[in-house]
Amino acid sequence: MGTSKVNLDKKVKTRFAPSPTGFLHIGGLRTALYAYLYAKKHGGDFILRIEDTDQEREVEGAKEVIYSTLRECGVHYSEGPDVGGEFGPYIQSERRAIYAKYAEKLLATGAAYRCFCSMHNAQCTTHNGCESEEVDEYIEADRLSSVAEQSSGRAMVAPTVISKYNKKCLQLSKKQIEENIKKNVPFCIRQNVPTEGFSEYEDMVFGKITVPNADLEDNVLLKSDGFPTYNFANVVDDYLMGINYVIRGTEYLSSTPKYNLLYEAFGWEIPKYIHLQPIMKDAKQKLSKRHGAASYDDFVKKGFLRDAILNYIALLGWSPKSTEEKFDLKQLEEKFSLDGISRSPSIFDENKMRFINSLYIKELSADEFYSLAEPFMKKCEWLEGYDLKYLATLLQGRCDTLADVSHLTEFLKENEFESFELNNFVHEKNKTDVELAKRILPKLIDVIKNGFDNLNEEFAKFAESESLKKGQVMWIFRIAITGAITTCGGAGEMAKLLGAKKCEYRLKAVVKRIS
RNA sequence: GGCCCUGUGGUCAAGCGGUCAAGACACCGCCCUUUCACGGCGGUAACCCGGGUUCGAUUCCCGGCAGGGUCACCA
Repeated sequence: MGTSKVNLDKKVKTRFAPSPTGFLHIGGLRTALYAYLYAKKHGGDFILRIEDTDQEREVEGAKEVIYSTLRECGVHYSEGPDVGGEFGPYIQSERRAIYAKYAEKLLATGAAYRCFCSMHNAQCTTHNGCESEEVDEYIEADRLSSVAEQSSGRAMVAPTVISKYNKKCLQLSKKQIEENIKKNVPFCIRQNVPTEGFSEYEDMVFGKITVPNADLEDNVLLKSDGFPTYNFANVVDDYLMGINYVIRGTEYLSSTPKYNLLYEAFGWEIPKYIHLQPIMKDAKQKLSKRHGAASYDDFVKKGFLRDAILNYIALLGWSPKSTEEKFDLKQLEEKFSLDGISRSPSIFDENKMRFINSLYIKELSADEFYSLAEPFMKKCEWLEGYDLKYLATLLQGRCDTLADVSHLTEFLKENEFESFELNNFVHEKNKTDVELAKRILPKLIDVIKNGFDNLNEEFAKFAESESLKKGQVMWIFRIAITGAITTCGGAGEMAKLLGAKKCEYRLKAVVKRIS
């Protein structure tokens, strides 16, 4: 939809700013990818910043996962915590002094103010200025909605009370403020937002967004522990780091006017915005770890290839507006364009990703496939003793994911063979049945004694002598040595895979079983 | 509930006032075939509903409905 054009005066600079709360979600990776692609497309820069201002949510090792995943995916950032850059540090917890300094500026102009209200008590009894007789309804309401959110786990119960901080501490006199500070009353710093009128801005994918100021709250900018909130840190950092195109999730679509107010208060140029709808599990729920695979690593573990994952998620919520759909990173860098971005959430379709993945698997060299598939084959204990390298050549064209090597070879389990259905010999179109098996199997034992090298011809000859079609012989034979209707290769391939000894043994076992 | 956003087949999605409404996945059928798969060919399947505007609406406007987001000292 983008009515705004790319500002060619300035080099495009985008960022990915995740909080290190666990593994890299596929949706986060997509956001990073789009931000990267947009920068590349316009010859700009893409950087990484870690937003770890919530000490409690931090998960150890999460930062490293972000670095390594981005690196592995080829989504390279020119500035970031682990690569440095002239606007660092790139980890917000290391930038606290910076936020404090900018908060002071806001305090000085009245764009922000100190709030001494307790965050836990309904009544503000710890200090003067807030000890009015009326209960602080804001806190009451806030707690109500918090509780609802936690207990329901899912869709939050609709708040019945309008909860919004009432700007009480804005009324404090200079003297009261000084006294509170002297008494060491903890305080946070809140943004002072207008209560009337409308704020609007132009999003490059959604177009004009208009929000009534009355719906905007005086959000906390600096917490009482000195850490900034997202609302503040994001603005300060984006400005300081020169970000002029902000690409992020739609959860910020309606709070963006507040950030713009901050930019204005500082006299900074407001960046362009590109908001992205989330990736869904179904129409009602976002894709999340709760429902199974949701992170990049999860999908790698499930046997998806990096390029396929990237290719698929690039297409989830973005269209090249053509019928092509197989793109590598380089091609995406060229094709990516904002007008292909969807304005509605898209549901993750593992089927489609499997298909894309199969495309990438097929174009691997045999060696590449083998080295990728080997770990998955090693996990299947029933494959022990088989020539995995040979097996891999049979499997490559039949796998959607690397993990498919498991169910595609399950027929090789010994106990599967021992109890297979004799009815498997029946193939109506081929006109084969158990009787035929009974008739030719004993002779087949002799045929294979000549070796497997030209099994095909041997069987052809045999078929002729029995006035049968080659297909009939092959079917009977393959069933007899594998027991399975579905195998990962034809009769000759299966014979080679199993080896002479096993074939003979199995053939004899079957003959014994049906005679 | 308030506010913001969105609404084309089961899914991803083209479309941007006049189309027999692309394409892909999945599904079904046929062909090929030494099974399965691959490949080839074909098929089923969609414009949320109701009002406008217009000679004409999937495309524009309004309302309804549905879905998403948001309403934290989380990001």
